[in-house]
Amino acid sequence: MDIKKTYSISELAKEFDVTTRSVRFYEDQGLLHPTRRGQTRIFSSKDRVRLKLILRGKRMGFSLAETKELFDLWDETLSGNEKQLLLMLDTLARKRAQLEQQKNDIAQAEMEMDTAEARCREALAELQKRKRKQTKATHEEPESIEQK
Amino acid sequence: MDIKKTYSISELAKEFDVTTRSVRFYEDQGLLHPTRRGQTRIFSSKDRVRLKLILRGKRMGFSLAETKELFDLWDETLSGNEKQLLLMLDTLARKRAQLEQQKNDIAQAEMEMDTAEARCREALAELQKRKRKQTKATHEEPESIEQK
DNA sequence: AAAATACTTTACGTTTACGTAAACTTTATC
DNA sequence: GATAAAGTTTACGTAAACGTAAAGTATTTT
Repeated sequence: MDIKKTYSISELAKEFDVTTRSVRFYEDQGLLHPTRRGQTRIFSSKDRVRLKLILRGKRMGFSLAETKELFDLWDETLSGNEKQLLLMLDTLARKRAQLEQQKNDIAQAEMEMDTAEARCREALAELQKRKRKQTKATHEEPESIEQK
Repeated sequence: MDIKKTYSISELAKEFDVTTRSVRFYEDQGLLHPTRRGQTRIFSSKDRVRLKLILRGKRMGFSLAETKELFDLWDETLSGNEKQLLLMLDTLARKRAQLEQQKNDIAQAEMEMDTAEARCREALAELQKRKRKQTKATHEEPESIEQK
C-alpha cells in the first residue's frame, strides 16, 4: 500500500533518477503499462513497483528482455492454471541458481579485494618507512623533502 | 601457480566457453595482451586469470570498459608510487560499496522469490483440493475428469 | 492572450559486445 | 604434396538500451 495511487512520468523519473526517455522506452518494450488521460501517461503504483524491479534487475546484470519475461510469466501465473504455476516454480528455481552464482562471484571478488587492499597497504607502509629513513639521513635540511 | 604456462586461443575459448571472436575482441579492447609466435597468439596464465575476471565481471554486470579500468589501475598500482596506491585504495572502497548494493539487491530478490514461491504453492494446493472434490462429486464416472 | 512548462510522437544516432562472412596463412595429418 | 584444421585480418552486420533532436500539443502561470 503505497502513499499515492498514480504518478506522472516525471515524478517516477525523478524518484528513481532515470530519464523520461528511459521510462517511455520501458513502456515501449512492454515492461510498463500506464493508462492515458488524453495523451498523457498515468502510471499506477504497480508500474512504480515494476520500475523499481527493472532497475534492480539492471544492477544485477539482467537485461530488459529477461525482466520482461519474468513480468509476463508472473502475470500468466496469476491467471492461475496449473501448468503456469509449475512453470513459474521452475523459473524461480533457475533464478535462484543464478543468484547463487552471483553470490559466489561477489564473495570471490571480495576476497580478491581484501588481498589487493592488503598489498596496497604493505606497499604504502614500505614507502613510508623509506621516507622516514630519508628524513633522518637528511635531518639537517628537512626542507629538501618534497611534500606536495 | 597454474599447471600450464601458455595457452592457445581455442584452449582458452573452450575452457571458459566463449568464442575465439570474443577473446580477440577482448584483446582488441586492451584487456588481454597475448604475445605472438609469428601470427599466432600465445596467452600467458596472467591472460587466463584476466579472462576469468572479465567473465566474472560480466556476470556481475560490469562492462568491459569498467573491467579494463580496473586492470589498468592495478597495473599502474604495481609501478608503486604513493599516489597510485592511494587511488587504488579509493577505487577498492567504491567497488566494495557497489558490491554491498548488489548484495542488498540479491537479498531483496531472494525474499521476493520466497513469497512468490509460497503463493505459487498455495495456488497449486488450492487447485489440488478442488480437483479432489470434483473427483468425489463425480465419483461414479471418474473418467469424465480431464487428465491430459 | 502570451509565455513558459510539461508532455507527446517520430525518428535517426550511438555505444557495447560481439556474430558472421570473406579471403588468406600457417600448421598438422594423411 | 594435397587437404584439412586452426589460426589470422578486415570489415560489415546486429541487438540492446537508451540519447538527442525536431516538431507538435496541452496545461499552467503571468
